[in-house]
Amino acid sequence: METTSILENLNDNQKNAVCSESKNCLVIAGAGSGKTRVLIQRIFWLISSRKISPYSILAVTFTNKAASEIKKRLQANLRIKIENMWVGTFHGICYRILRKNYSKVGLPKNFQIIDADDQLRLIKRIIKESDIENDQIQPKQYVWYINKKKDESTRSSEVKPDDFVTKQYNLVYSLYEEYCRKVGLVDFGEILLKVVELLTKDKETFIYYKNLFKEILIDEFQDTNSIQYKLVKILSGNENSIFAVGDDDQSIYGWRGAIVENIKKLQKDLSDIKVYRLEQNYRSSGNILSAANNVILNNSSRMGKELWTEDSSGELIKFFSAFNDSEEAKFVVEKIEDLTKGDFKRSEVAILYRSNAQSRIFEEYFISKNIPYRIYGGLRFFERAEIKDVLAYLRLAFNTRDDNSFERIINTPTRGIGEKTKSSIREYAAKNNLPLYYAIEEMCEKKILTNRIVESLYGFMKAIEKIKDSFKIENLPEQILEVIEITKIKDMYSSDKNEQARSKIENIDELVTAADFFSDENQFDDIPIIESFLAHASLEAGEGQGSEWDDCVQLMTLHSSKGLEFPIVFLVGLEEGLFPSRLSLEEGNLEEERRLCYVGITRARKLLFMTYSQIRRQYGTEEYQMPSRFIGEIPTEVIEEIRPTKGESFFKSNLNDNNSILIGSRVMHKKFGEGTITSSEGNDNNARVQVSFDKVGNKWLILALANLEILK
DNA sequence: TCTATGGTGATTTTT
DNA sequence: TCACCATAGA
Repeated sequence: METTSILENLNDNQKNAVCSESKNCLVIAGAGSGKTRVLIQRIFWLISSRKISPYSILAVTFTNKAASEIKKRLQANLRIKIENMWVGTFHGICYRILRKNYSKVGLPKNFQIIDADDQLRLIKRIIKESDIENDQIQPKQYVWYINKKKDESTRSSEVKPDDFVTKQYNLVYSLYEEYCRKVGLVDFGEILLKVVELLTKDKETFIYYKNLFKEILIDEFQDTNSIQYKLVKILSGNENSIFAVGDDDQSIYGWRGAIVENIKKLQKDLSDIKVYRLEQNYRSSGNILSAANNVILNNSSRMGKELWTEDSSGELIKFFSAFNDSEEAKFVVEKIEDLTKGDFKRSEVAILYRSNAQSRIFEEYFISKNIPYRIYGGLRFFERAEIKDVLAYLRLAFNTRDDNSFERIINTPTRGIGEKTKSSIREYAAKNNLPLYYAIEEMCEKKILTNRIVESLYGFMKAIEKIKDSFKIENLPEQILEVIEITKIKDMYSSDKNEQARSKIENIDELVTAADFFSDENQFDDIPIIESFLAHASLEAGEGQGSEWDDCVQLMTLHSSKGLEFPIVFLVGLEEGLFPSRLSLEEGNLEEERRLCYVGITRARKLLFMTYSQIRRQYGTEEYQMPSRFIGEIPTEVIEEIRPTKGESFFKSNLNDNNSILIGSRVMHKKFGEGTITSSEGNDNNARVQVSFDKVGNKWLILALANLEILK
């Protein structure tokens, strides 16, 4: 590839970053400024101009989607085997390293990855079996504790608990650790932690990887947590180059351990690092950018950056104040109906909300109007119970010590093994220090169980043995088909005639197709394909739902909208307590909520609608909602109110007798503190006042949104 | 083993 | 309100 073609269509700042001669680079890239493009072009540039081997480049992303996007674009331009390049998620890359080095970190060859759901089940079992009774701590909290510790690369043995509760948490952590080690299970956090330990303890391995990865590129750097940062630092070995791309204003996963400060830390930790800023936006029109810029301006901890565009200012942002949530949904759906009758496809429209519960009411209206829609989120393919059941059979056959899988399927489909039998198996297993599967083998031989149960257990064991035989089948889809037959899992649902059961059967059939797809792209030649398929199932849970290709209106949370863009965006439920969410406010996370708002606004290309509902039904009761402070942070010049056909204007109805507001009045604002009104302009829905605040100086505020308190 | 009942609690979720 | 759980009874 020619250097000139690499630089084609890049602006000066993008070019400078792509061809930077600096050893380390940090690219602060605003929303829609072409950051992924820069990362990919950088890879091309490294290969063509700097003659770096493609296999010496490590490119890390957070999602499988981003990783496959990069791979796809690389494949289109490079005539090499992309599968052998090191492009993937943190977890995917680390899994690949572990596959090669499992024995060095004490893992068995057939170690298995467990997902979040497996992890929770396992914790629940451990709590039950070890008689740790504590109603105050829920299983999920233990999971949270363990994952947090692993993200900080701390083992249970390294924690010195000084209070009872921490002691309890850490006890469960140590039991969990012990169990996973014994059985050969790794959770998501463990995959990274094991690699960090491997690289810090085994010098030879460290040197191997340090010499391998000459160039390390990381996407979405603002989302790295402590262990991921550590990993990058270790792999760089203070020798290799780091090229990090990120946007501090789009850090929305702080609650999950992501540390925005890692961006600043990187600048401090690396001596030779050059910072590039990408501020030209190629996505949204001027008014939308103005709204985004002004909202994010209210955050104090920022690296500073202002988006601009060569595009025109475009349409004003449409604001609609609904009487209640049902009117809000009706407005949005009818508007979409109008827009899609015109120039827009349904798939070009997205509804973004803060919490999943908000989707319901929109669904109702879409259904009644017969408009196809698609909700993102929810269970993904490999997370579905029926799929996990089939996989649990495979896992158990693969590793008969896997009690977690055993528990999952011992009575699925039902074979008369109830809670009582299960607990006697557990008891026997514990007493003889055996995995559950070996326990039932012994128990059947020793005739401790009733004939009926022995018979049923034999049936189960026979199925597992048959699955073991099926491993000889070389063709993966055929093998999966065979396993589905053996388990008789479809019979469970075939008697049921309802929609749910039918879709479960469809999903199980779909698993064969998934296996078929997978056999084409398997990257590990040294292990049985079935094994890498199981890893794939855990690491890459698959897309949410089918029918992706249909022309549907897109519904999703603000979080899942990150990285996407739509010509038309509806940002709904702009209410205090909902967005920004009450819980976040209580935890002092207003700035992250504001970044979420920034993410939401910058998803829109041409048209942005924002809605607010005065009354919202929540938890069964109707509640009066205050408009979100974020609305007030958008300059009035770029907003246009859409008024319902009937009823009063939002701005007017909220202007409670403003006669009392006169120039010279002393007022109190939640954020800016006390001040004096110095002038006013406009009226009704546009009334604005200028306030001279004692601490922050002059500000223009929309009267209706500012919530000013008049002081006597 | 299945189903009915009551109590509880309620964001966001890349892997 | 509604989904999720644990427990009780059929």
